[in-house]
Amino acid sequence: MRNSQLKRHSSESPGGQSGSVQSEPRSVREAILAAAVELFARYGYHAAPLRDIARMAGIQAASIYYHYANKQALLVEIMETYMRRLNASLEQIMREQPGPLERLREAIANHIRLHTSFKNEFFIIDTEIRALEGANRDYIMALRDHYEHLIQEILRDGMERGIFKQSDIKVTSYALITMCTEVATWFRPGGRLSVQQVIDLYSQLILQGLLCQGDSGQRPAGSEHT
Amino acid sequence: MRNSQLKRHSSESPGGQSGSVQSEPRSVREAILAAAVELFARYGYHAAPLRDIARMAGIQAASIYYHYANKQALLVEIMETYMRRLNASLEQIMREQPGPLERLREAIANHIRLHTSFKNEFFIIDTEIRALEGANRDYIMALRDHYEHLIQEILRDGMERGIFKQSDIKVTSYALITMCTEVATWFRPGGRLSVQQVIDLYSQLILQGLLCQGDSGQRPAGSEHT
DNA sequence: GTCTATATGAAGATAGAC
DNA sequence: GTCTATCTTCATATAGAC
Repeated sequence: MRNSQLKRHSSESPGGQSGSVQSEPRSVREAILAAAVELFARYGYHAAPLRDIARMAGIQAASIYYHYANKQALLVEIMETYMRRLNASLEQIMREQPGPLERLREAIANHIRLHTSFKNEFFIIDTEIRALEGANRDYIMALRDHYEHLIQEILRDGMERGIFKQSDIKVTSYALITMCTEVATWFRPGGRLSVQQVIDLYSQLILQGLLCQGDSGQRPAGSEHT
Repeated sequence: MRNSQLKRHSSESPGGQSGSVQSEPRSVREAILAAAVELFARYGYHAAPLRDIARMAGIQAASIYYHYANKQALLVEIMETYMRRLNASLEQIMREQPGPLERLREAIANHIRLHTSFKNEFFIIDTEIRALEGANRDYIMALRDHYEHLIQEILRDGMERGIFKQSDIKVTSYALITMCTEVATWFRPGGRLSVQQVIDLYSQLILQGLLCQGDSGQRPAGSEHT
């Protein structure tokens, strides 16, 4: 029902088996996709020429068409693969965690972990939805909607049980997803902060907010973490 | 020192005088810019042909070059105009409000107000930085950095005075700016929520967080605002 | 499977008449 | 100021040899 633009190899597990972590691409097909990820993220879909993708993969532009039907198919495969992965991981959290608070904590951590591990891929998902043509767009947006609905389910559940403050569920989910997604824009692996530190900072901000309320037990100076 | 790509009319106030609010564009120059805003936002900079911008403005493509040096100049003018407006409004808040809490409240409200009033313009600023060439990019990013620094100044001040929780200032500013910026992506004027409702929801989320802590004075059901 | 060669179209931009 | 006509470049994509 899907993958109408895939030509061959529909069972070759594009980055799926996950035996290795970040090593060299094995097949030419994977090399093409890796190059596409790199250049779509750097210049944008429309500004990234197929010739450059081919050169980066070590082949001629025409050879890409043996592996993929067209340029659009590259974009769709990138988005599909990683949106599915994101959804699958959240579904697992929903299965394993019963309580809204644990679910939300895990969801935030999971979201940030994936968006930092696959920075470029999720950056593309975040910025190139407009570049999808026709049914591709509907399909990817349905995957995104599914993710949003799961997050909204967590929020609704938490509000009904009195664990989260009453708020607008849709708007809260947008705010939350957005701020966690944009980590893919500014995060630099090996930079000042570790992934876990970012997760902790975001969890704190989302759950407890910025305001020192009542307790005032917050030493005002000298305890910054660097 | 700037506007090297503007051809003529450097004093014609591109949407600046603000006598009218959202009326018909007066000059051809403004009609071109309005069309560019529309199409850059809808299809992206690279995917929006100059010919279509011209048609929407009621002229031929070649005529654009009488008013603007090239396509890139359209993008730069859009981004420059509205980033300056955003910065100016925040600077005014800094001048008028002394306390960090009032400043942050006003900053959030101001950010959301501008990002909903000029949805397309700020959506372009948010998504087309990559399309800027050479020095244009440095220039616009400097404007954006200035805005971030002002927000960070508010946060630092508030943390030092014990009004805000201790947290990482940069990360907090990114999270905060990002979530407010993305309102431009999903907000629909005349939709379910008013601008003011969105401002209230975001302020609450940012300042107080999602968690019902201690007090538990939050009736769990039947009090949703629609 | 990958190549060279090329078809085909569309883009941004310019020239020069009016 | 705006037009028509056109230049030039570069894109995606295809054909067919190896």
